[in-house]
Parts: sequence; structure tokens; C-alpha cells
Amino acid sequence: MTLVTQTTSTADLAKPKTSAVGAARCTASDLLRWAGLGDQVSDQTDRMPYATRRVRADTALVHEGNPFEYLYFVCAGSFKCVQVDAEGYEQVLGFALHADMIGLDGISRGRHASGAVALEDSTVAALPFADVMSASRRMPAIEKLIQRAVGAELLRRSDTQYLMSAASSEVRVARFLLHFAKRQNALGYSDRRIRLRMTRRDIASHLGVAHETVSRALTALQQVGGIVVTYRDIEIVDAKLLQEIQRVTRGTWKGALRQGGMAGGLPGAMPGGLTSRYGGAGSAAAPRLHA
Amino acid sequence: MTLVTQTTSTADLAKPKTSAVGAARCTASDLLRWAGLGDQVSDQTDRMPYATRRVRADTALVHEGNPFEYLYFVCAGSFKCVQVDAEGYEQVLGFALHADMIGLDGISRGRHASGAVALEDSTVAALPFADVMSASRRMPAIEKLIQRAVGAELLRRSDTQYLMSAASSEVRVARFLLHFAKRQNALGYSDRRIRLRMTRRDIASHLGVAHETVSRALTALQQVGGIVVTYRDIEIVDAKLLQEIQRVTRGTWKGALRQGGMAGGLPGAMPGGLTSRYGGAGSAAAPRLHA
DNA sequence: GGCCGCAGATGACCCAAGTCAAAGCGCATG
DNA sequence: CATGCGCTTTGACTTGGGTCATCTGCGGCC
Repeated sequence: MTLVTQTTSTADLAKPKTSAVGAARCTASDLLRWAGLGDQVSDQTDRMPYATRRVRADTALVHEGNPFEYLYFVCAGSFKCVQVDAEGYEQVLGFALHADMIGLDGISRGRHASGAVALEDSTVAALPFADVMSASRRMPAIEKLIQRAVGAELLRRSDTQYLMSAASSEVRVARFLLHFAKRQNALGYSDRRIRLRMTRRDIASHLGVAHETVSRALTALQQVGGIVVTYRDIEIVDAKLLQEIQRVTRGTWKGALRQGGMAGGLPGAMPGGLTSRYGGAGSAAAPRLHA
Repeated sequence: MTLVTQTTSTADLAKPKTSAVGAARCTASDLLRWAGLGDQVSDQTDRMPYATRRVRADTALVHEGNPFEYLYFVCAGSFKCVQVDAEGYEQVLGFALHADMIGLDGISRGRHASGAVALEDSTVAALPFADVMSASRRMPAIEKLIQRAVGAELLRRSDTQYLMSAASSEVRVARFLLHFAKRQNALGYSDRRIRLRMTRRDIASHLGVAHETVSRALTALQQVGGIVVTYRDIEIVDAKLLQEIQRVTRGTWKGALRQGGMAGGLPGAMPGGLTSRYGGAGSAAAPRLHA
């Protein structure tokens, strides 16, 4: 789904430079600090100014197919990385958060293999690739930064394949949430409260399911007491349960948890529930939103 | 599917060094030539000897979780890259062919995020990562080699996500075949005759479907005249048709080809055939392609 | 040479999830 | 403040493909 027509996004893409709504300067030291390599900062790293760009929500930072010139380091905000197929459908390859690198997939062919669209107003450092390479030859800290970025990117791709390898949609969603929480946690945020910046459609595309299915899966996970959903705010109330669900690659997790391991059984609100499809008998305390 | 128990593969994994059935030496020049960068060879690149290892079919070159020390360059043969999940199921992340690099995903954490198992008797060059990095600092050709390897790896991952983003299993298989043919072609082999070294299960795992479904999809693609299947030898007899099928991301390709574009309809060998499951009311003029 | 085991193909059955439809809500815009 | 569009959720219906089961054929092994 998510047929790309002339939505706001694409409309904005048309205007060349609109996406940059501001510019500033930062140095390699800033990069290192942002990347959590603050201890590697030396005085020489300070003499490497790079431009930063502000990118408004829903505008493209990188266009698929455009020449590869810059690597972008996410200083603030978040992006979705997308490919549009021949039929015009948008495939979400992944999400780039703070301290992630965007554009690495342009290295091999000199053209960006995927596009990047801001999910919120964001700031990136634009690093001319040639400069980065020469800098990394001179400065070990920069080399390390690049290595880490590349490694992280590869890991993210593996993780995505892991997400999509799950048979059940609820398992995919559970994995996505846990994975997302872990990434947020690594950035210093809570690992219990997830603030999703992307739509259900984006998540669905990323997981390879229909967007309605994502909705249903979230509802189901909420009904068994694993999470509390408030629009794009997700609170993980039973990480252990999610972990159990997430482990199930084949078949339905209900069966697996029932008979097999499952530490402490299912939490409170579910006696014989989950019958019909997703909890059937409903009940389970009318989950008010807007907590 | 593909529950990893004590199969031959795993049994072999147990024995430490068994996988290496031979060793030899090669130089950086050899690497560059293998990688198609022969014109970059200079006399200084000759002074970099690396060990090569022979890996027997069904034995592991890299074990998931083991310390990351070497990058492996595939000199001959092919591998499957796998992750084993908590339940013991094997997920095939991708296939490494001649001139591909194995082990890059160990960079970020210092441990291999995935394993690699030889699909046939193969030969790799084992490159100590530290050496590679220092060499690339001194020799632009090596730096380029690494860059290309990283870029190629990232592209392969994108391609995999593209494979798995297709809704229909037949489309996934069509994409896989075309993708595989293209890779073989880039290595100088025919782009019409595909010699699969992996089992249907491996393919199925890679595509995220059941292995029976891969069988059925191959049969279906054969019945519409797109390919001819002889065990693990696949001949692409109508690339154009496969291309059309491959484009369809959502829904069934039959519908899409019927009504929509589809250059010339379906080829000869299907009068009323494919009725039961795969073709429905048939009809709609069956003009041959093969333009 | 005969046996065993695994790869592959195919049929039968059924359910998870895709598709279509509709309704509520929120946010942006004029 | 009114309007409208898109995000989200939920229901009903349909089906692709997962699962289970069987059969064949090839290859390795004793």
C-alpha cells in the first residue's frame, strides 16, 4: 500500500532546495560528541567545519537515484529511508534516528539507492564524502566514526531482516517495538516509553504487512497487557511478555506461550480471553486513550 | 521451517578447524584482480600476502557470535549467510558469491552478527581486519576495494528487503531468480542459465515463505513459460515475462498482467491450464511472447 | 547391490492476514 | 470557526499460502 501520488511529500520533493530551512556550521568534534565518541576529541579535530542543514517534517533529505555526494549525520530528529518501486509503491527500508548515518548505500554506485524523508523537523550534518574519506585517513577518531556508522548500518539491515522473518504479524510488531525501544534507550531515552514519529503505514511497509494489521496487532498486544497504546505513544508495560512473544518465529505465539515456557503466564486481564480472534470476549477494561 | 538440529552442518561446526581443508597464499594484487579492479594493480600491491582457505560444502566459515578478526573474500564457490534465532530456526540473510565479502557485519560489535556456511567446496581469502584497514590507508586501490565491498553489501541488503516486500510468493521467487541471474551475469556467467547451489529451504528462508511454496512458485513460473526448471538448474526462457511479473508488488500478478500493461499476454503452453489454482478462467488470448 | 534419508513436488485443508468498507478523530487550512 | 483530508481503528469477507501428509527420485553408505 501507500501508493505515492502527489501527496504533500512528493509535492515538496519537487521544489529543489526547499527542504533546507536553515544552515549552520559544526565541527568534527561535534560529530564525535554526537556519536558518543566524545573522549576521542582532540584539538586537531576541531578544525573541520561542516555545514548542517535543517530539514522540515515530510520533506526529502535524499532523493533515490540522485548523485551521491554527501553523507548525512542525523544531529536531531528522525527519518524514514524509502525506495519507490516500479508500480509507485513506497517501501520503507528503515528509520534513521539521532546519531545514525544516512546515505551510505550510495557508496557503491555513486547514486543513492534509497531516499530519506524527515519524519519531523530535523537537523543533519552534511559531510562531503571525499572530505570524510581524507579526514578518516588522517584522524583515527573519524575513521572509527565511519566504521561504526557502517557497522551500525549493516546491523540495522540484519535487524530488519529479522523483523520480517517472523511469520506472525503480532510477532513482527513486538520485535519492532522492542527493537525501537532498544535504539531509543541507547540514545539515553527511556526504554519503556516509545514515541513513534512515523505513521502506521510506514511501520506496516517496514514490516511487510498491511497497515490495518499493524493497528490490530497493537490492539492485541495491548489487550494481553504487553503495551499501552496512545496514538503514537507506546508504553511498554510488560517487557518480559513482549520478549516471550518476540521469540516466536513460526506459528502463533498464543499457542507457543500457552503450552511451552512462558515465565509467569499471562498477566491479569485475560482469563479465557483471546478466543475469537484478538481477545474476542472484549472486556479487558475499556482502554481509554488520552491517558 | 529448517529447524537446526544435529544435521551434518551443525555436526561439522562442532569440529574446530575441519572446515579448512587446505591453505595457500595470495596477494593484494590477486584480490584486486578477483574483484575486477585489475587495472589498479601496482607493484607495491604485490607485497601483501594473505592466506587462503578452502571450505568444504556444508561447513561453516564463520560462526555467528564468534569474535570478528577476519574479513573473507570469496575467491571461488558460494556461501549462505545465516542467523539462528532463539527457537533454533535458521534464517538465511543472503548468499555470498564469487568476489563478495563475508564478515562485514562484525565490524560494529567485534563479533560476527551472522554465520556463513559453504554451499559447495569453496575458497576464500582470509584478511585480518586490522591489516586491511592499515593497508587501505596506504593503498588507494585497497581502500576502493573495501568501499566497493561495503557498498555492495549494503545494496545486497536493500535488494533482500525488496525481495521480501513483494506480497505474492511467486513475485518473490521471480525477483529472486532475476536478481540471481543479474549477479551471475556480473561475474561473467550466463544470465539465462541459473545454477542454484542452495536448497529450496534456503531459498524459502531467504524469501520468507515456506519451502513448499517455493516449489509451487517455480512450477507456476514454469507453466506460464517463464522458466524451465531442472532440479537446481533454472533456465530463464522469457526474461520479459519475468520482468513483468516481478514488477507487481501488491496483489496477484495474474490480475495485474491481465488487465493492465503486460506486453503480449501469456505464452504458448497454457491453454486452459493453470485453472484449478493459478489461472482462473484463463482465456484472454494466449499470444506467445518471445517477440 | 540394497537401504536409508533427504530434497523436491504435489494435494488437501484451513486460518492468518490482505482487502474492502466505514466511522471517529485530529490537525491543518482557509 | 467551519471544512476537509488523512491517520487510526474496527468489522466483514475472501484467499493466498502455511501446515500436514504423501510420493518420487537421487545420492551416499554399508
